[in-house]
Formats: sequence, structure tokens, C-alpha cells
Amino acid sequence: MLVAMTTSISVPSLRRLPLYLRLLETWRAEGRTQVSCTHLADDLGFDSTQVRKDLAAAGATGRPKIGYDLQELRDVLRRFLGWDNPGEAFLVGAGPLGQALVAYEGFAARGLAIVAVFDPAPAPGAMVGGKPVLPLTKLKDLAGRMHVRLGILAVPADQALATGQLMAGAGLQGIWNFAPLRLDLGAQVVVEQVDLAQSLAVLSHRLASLSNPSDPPKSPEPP
Amino acid sequence: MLVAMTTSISVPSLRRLPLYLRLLETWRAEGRTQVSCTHLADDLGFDSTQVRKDLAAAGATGRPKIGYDLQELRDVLRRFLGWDNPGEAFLVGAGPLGQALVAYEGFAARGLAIVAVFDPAPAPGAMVGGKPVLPLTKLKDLAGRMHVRLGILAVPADQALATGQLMAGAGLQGIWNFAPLRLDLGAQVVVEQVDLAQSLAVLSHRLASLSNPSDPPKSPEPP
DNA sequence: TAGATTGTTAATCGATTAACAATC
DNA sequence: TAGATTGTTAATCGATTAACAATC
Repeated sequence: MLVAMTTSISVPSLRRLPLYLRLLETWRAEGRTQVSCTHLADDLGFDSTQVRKDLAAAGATGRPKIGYDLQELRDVLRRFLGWDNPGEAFLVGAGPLGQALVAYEGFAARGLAIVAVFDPAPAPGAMVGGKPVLPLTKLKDLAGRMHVRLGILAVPADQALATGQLMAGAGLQGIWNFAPLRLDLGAQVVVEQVDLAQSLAVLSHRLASLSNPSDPPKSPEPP
Repeated sequence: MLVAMTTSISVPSLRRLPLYLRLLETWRAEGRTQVSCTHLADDLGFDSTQVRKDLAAAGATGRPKIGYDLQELRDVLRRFLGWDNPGEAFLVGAGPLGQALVAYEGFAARGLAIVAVFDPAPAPGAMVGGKPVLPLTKLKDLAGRMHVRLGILAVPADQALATGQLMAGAGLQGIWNFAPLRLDLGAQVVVEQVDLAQSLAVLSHRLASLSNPSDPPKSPEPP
């Protein structure tokens, strides 16, 4: 008897899954049907054991000597991430960032559809992505009726906490927070932070240490 | 004799520095002048030793029993990240994402000024953020003349590789890549990736395991 | 068959956390 | 002084990498 004990995949592993998926989609378009961890690892610069463990953690199984069936591996990964069936999300914040997120084509491929757009202070008659921008006051009612679980928070920092609390209060279970502010909404609500300042810090520092290489990066390249 | 041996700060530490800075700015606005690692750690949910090591890695020193001088700590962190003097960047990609990045107010506070906007196919007379959108053909010449080192890449995925190579060829040393594509431009160029799919993967999975809690998250919260 | 590949266990590496002396 | 805090060394934890048997 199999006990389906998920060994609770680690966040680093989880973050690598989309990279595998992207590569699989490319290869699928090229007509390939089989892949091995070595192929994936070589292309991404990872260790092949790491790839194998990541895939195993997502529930994929391969066959010795053969590798993985490309199509099946892709499906397993997409299912594991919940990207196989469309999830619906509310976008909150109709400013430039919100508009950019609506315009981003990649969401649909990852099972995410923005079904309504809200703003704390919508301009009368404003439309974003072909949808009317609704006032926040309508969010709770619509969330309940449409059974939407996910909210994308793209308002300015000074409104983010209040808006996030409103979203949590409306029953949204996950919030993808693009505001530059750590949101803590209690254990009920899953918050995933997209913090550009963190990314910029890594870039700034690496750029600075190019000019001033007192701490050398991994590999000095040959001349 | 002191040998200034930088122990090459780790990426996780580096990514936490902006969080400390943000908190310090808030507290400074409230008139506080001293801080301790315990305060920072408590507010962010970190271990206080971790905070102390992060600050030390950035070159900050405090005094036992007293803590750190807030203003001085802020200055040290900003200087360490290179956020104290304005760096100039080119934005490449005048689509919705590029427009959102231009509109983002947070860059100036982090020493980043977008000084010109480019696009592979600019609409005639197009303006973004009050600046004319220039064709990519002008990038190399301007980069050399303005001594710009950093480029922000915000074009669609299918143009990202060619555009990134052009940017590297123009002498840009750092590329902040918002296209959903791993860019490898050789060891000469520092590439920092902002990959929304990775962030979405973490969110999707945590949201999915709320409904189907076969792998329980860290702390079940008390009722 | 021989060789490439998976799955898994062991070793290594690095980051986080604990312990504690120094100190203002 | 006593207590809070820094700075640092040691212990723990977890992720990555290496080793290797199983296998198609």
C-alpha cells in the first residue's frame, strides 16, 4: 500500500519548476518527445541530481536509460503547480503596474485569468484591459459570488496595507503583492511578495563589485 | 594593520538589506535615532543574530548595550548597495511593463534614474515618462557617450535574447531582465532576473496546499 | 550486452540559529 | 552595578552535490 507522503517540496525547488516547464514547452514545440535530467540540467546550468530530485518532488517518474516522457512530465509539473486548470484572480490597482499586469500574456499559460479589476479610487468610466475598473467597495460581494480566491495587489505602498486587509476580509486566500511593503495578513492568507528592491539590491551590489572587485564573484573568466 | 577582507556577502543577506533599509526609513521619519538588531529582527520576523550578521557583512558596526546609530546605519547600507549616489539606466521596451517601470517612484530612492527609453520598434513620436522613445539603433552610441552601465530589459520574450545581446554589445555591464527568459550573456555582463513565473509557482503551490493540506505549512495558527 | 539514465543514500557545503564572552 | 546588546565562535539545519546500485 502506497502512502502518498508529500515530502513538502522546498521553496528553491518550487522556484525551479517553471524553468523546467519553460524549457519543456520549447522542446515540445521542436517535436521532441523524451527528455533526461542531464539535458535539463545542462541547459540551465544546474546539477542533474538536483533536477532529478526536483522532478521527483513534483511527482514525476522517469525510466532508467529512457528518461522522462516530455508530454507527461510537462503535464505532471503543470498539474503540480495548479497551472493546468484556469484559476481566476482579481486585480486590485488600475495604475501603470496594474495595466502592465493585465497586458502580460504569460498569465493565461500559467492558469491565471484576471476576471475583474478594482481600484481604491477608480476614475469614472475607466477601463483596463477591456474591463471596467470597479470600486473596492464591490470587491467583497463579487469575491463571494464568483468564488475567487486570489488577488493581485498593485496599489501604491501607502495604500497597500489597508487594501490588503480589505482583500483578506473579503475572503481572498492568496495575495500576490507587488507593493513594496511586507504584508502580514495572518496565517489565513498566503502572501507572496514581489519585491523589486530585493532584486535591485543583488544587481546593484554585483555591478558595484565589478568596478571594485574586492570580493570576487564565482568564476574569473579566462582571457 | 587592517586588511579589508570582504567575506563576500551571500545573496540571501543581500536580499534582506532593502528590508532593513525600508524599516530604518520609517523609523527615521518617526524621529528615532537608535536601533538594535532585536528591534529589526522582531519587526521582520527574523533571528536577531541573522540581522547582526547581515549588518556586519554590509560594514555596519554598533555598540554593545547601545545598538546602532539609525542615521549612520542607513547611510552605511545605502552606500554598500550603491544607492547613495544616482546611477543612470536605460530602459529598453516601451510597452506596458516599461511604462509601469518608468512610473514607479521607488527607483529614485534607490539611486536609479531612467535617463532614456528605447524600443525595438518605436511608434513615431512616442513618449514614455516625458521622454522620447528612441530606436534601439541609437543605444550603443548613447551608452558610450553617457557612460551608462545599466539596462532595464522589458521587451517581450521573443525579442529578449536579441535585444539583450545588443545591450551587452553596446557596453552595458548590468541588465535587469524582466522578460520571462533566462538570459546568458557571458561573464562580462551581470544579469539579474525578475521572473514572475517563479514567484507565481510558490504562490500557486501554497494556495493549492491550503485546500489540500497533505503537506502542512510551518505553523498551524491557534484559533 | 553495454551504456545511459533513474532513484536513492551518503557526503558536502553553506546558511541559519544557538551559545557566550566582551562591553558600554 | 546590572542588564541589554554587540561581535564571534560553535552547533544545527537544510539544500546541494557526489556516489552508486538498479534497470531498461
